[in-house]
Amino acid sequence: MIRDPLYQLIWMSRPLMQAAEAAVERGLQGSGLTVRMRAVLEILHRNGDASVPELAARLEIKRQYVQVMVNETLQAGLTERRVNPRHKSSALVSLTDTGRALIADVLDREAVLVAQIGAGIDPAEAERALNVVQALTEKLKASVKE
Amino acid sequence: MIRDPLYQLIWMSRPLMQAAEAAVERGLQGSGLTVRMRAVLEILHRNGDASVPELAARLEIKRQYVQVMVNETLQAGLTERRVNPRHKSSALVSLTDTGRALIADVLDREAVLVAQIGAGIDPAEAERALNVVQALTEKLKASVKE
DNA sequence: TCAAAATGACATGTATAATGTCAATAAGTT
DNA sequence: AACTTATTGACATTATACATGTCATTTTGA
Repeated sequence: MIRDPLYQLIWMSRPLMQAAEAAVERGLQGSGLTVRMRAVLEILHRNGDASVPELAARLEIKRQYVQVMVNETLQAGLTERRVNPRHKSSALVSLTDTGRALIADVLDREAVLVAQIGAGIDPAEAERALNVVQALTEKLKASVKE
Repeated sequence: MIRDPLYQLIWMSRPLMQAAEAAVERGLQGSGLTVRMRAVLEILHRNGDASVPELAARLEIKRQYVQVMVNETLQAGLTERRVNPRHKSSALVSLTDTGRALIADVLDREAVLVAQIGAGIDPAEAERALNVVQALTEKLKASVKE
């Protein structure tokens, strides 16, 4: 029962997450970024400008907290407000040149780290593991909703 | 880069963990247990009596917080203090009959849930995924320590 | 024997959110 | 155009899950 690989996999998610977050935090050393600022910048970098409620939807956390995160990036000069053609009082948050350069650099260094780590792990195995983990997550979510 | 399965796997750890914790929480409904009390009881159930510092070592969180968790289980009558032959002022925490029955029931129901969820997942695949996740966690930890 | 370590208890601090509320605006509806 | 309803930003409060600091009391081990 305790030997059930699925059970063990479920309980490995916390150590994995903690290790991942520690690694991210370490990669942020000296950048002046916090993990939560990084999260905002990453989404903007990957998906382009977005309003605070849109960011909240992607992050799956409440807009009120995302607002706090975004305000920090605005204050740091890493993002700026732009007119939102879709909603006139809800500005789009957009990376500044500084912000774009910074997040690009952070993500690059993270990619290098992942590549180093991936050296000992077969990409095909990783892909299969990813599929299992995704399926497992879906099923767990579904079990709670029932 | 964003398509790197390893990268995706790393970022799936948070959703997986959240889904898992939501499922655990749901399984605790009506038991009067909190997630943190359950964690204490589970360790005692699997490994037998332990002192607070020993529990803290297993949980990898600070003894001061574990003390709080344990005190809640003591107050709920789910655990009791026993003389510790190894350290005379640090009692062993031990399950009461009530506590033992309760955690056994909770773990049983969790096992049923895992079995249901496992229905759609090949155990061999789960085992391979577990190996990948464990290796990945180790490597991430090592990368932070360097 | 005596210094160093371990323990319980308590107080305070911190990160990551959720929740509640309000006023200003915007959108959709008639 | 008027009116209702929804959205947004801003701010305050609360909650959870820990870490950290400190102290007095044992306990251990040299």
